[in-house]
Amino acid sequence: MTRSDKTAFSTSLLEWYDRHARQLPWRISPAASRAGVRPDPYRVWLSEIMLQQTTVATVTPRFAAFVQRWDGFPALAEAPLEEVLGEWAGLGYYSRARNLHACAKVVTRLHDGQLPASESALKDLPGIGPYTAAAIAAIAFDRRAVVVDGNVERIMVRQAAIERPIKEAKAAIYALAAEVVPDRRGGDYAQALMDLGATICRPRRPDCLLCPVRSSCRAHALGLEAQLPVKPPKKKRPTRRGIIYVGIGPRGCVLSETRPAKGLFGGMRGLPGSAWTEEGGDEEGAPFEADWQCAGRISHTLTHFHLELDVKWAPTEGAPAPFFWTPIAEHGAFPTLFRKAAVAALSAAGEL
DNA sequence: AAGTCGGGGAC
DNA sequence: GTCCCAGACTT
Repeated sequence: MTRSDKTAFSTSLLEWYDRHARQLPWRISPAASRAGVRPDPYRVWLSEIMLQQTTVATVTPRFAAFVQRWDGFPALAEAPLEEVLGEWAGLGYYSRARNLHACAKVVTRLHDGQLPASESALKDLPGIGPYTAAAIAAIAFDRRAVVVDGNVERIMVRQAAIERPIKEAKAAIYALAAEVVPDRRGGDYAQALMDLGATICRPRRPDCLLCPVRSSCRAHALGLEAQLPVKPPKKKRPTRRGIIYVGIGPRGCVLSETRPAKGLFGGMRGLPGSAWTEEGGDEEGAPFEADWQCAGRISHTLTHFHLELDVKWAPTEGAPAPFFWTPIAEHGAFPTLFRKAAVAALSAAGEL
């Protein structure tokens, strides 16, 4: 990119954003931003954590429910972790919720309830890494920041027609992103990049005809926009198998447990069962001796493996420690995998 | 540098 | 079915 291209990039992008900005619940309009208004840092922070590896469509309703329940750092800091995890259930990557709660406590206790505005102070908070620190500094506090997420990587790779895999070109991508950041309107610029990546410079079928920065785009000039970024070879997921046991009590209550605080589904409500292994066939893990009946099999795909779990159920009288009852009305507190298993068991038992 | 850590929407 | 998303954290 030439020197004039660098200026033109941010100028064109900001002009486009002024006309086409998406309206999102955690955003203020570009007009308000230009008038000096800033969004609520709590909402910016919450949205950024929720949006980590999660789509806007998924986040939008969950964001609304969350801020309705806890409207600021002090309220969230006072909430029991268990309730925060329950509100997060179904969103995945549950360490985000644990770190979210820890972060709210730190902000309330050590920062007087105010989110710090500097990128370095933000990055020291739980759950806030390089991207999120830059994004919050820019969006909530209008700082100049080099915001690099998946969208920005894709945009920069196409602008410069970088033909190496993203993983190998991180430094060059960051350098280019840093070169084109404007000195003003840090928040609008960061969000403009997100909108461009989501609606124009999409992973598949980029809409170059509508792109405000196509004149500086090398990939478009070379007709390579659909081939870039080059994808790394995909590795296949192994399948692990196991058994989930659903004890069914009065009124369709299911026998539940709290999972270990860290690791897969850490701290979340779950259902007892065998270990999940590639061999499978392990009959251990039942919460008690009973004539367990088959309720079918559920499939669930996680990041690193695919699960095939046999669901078994049995009528259950009491809840032996450390187990406890989860009524149907609280199925929303289960991660999706366990909610699937509970539904399968209750269906087989005629409780649904 | 490589693994761990979920789920769903879009195709 | 595949892709990939406003990544962080651990080893």
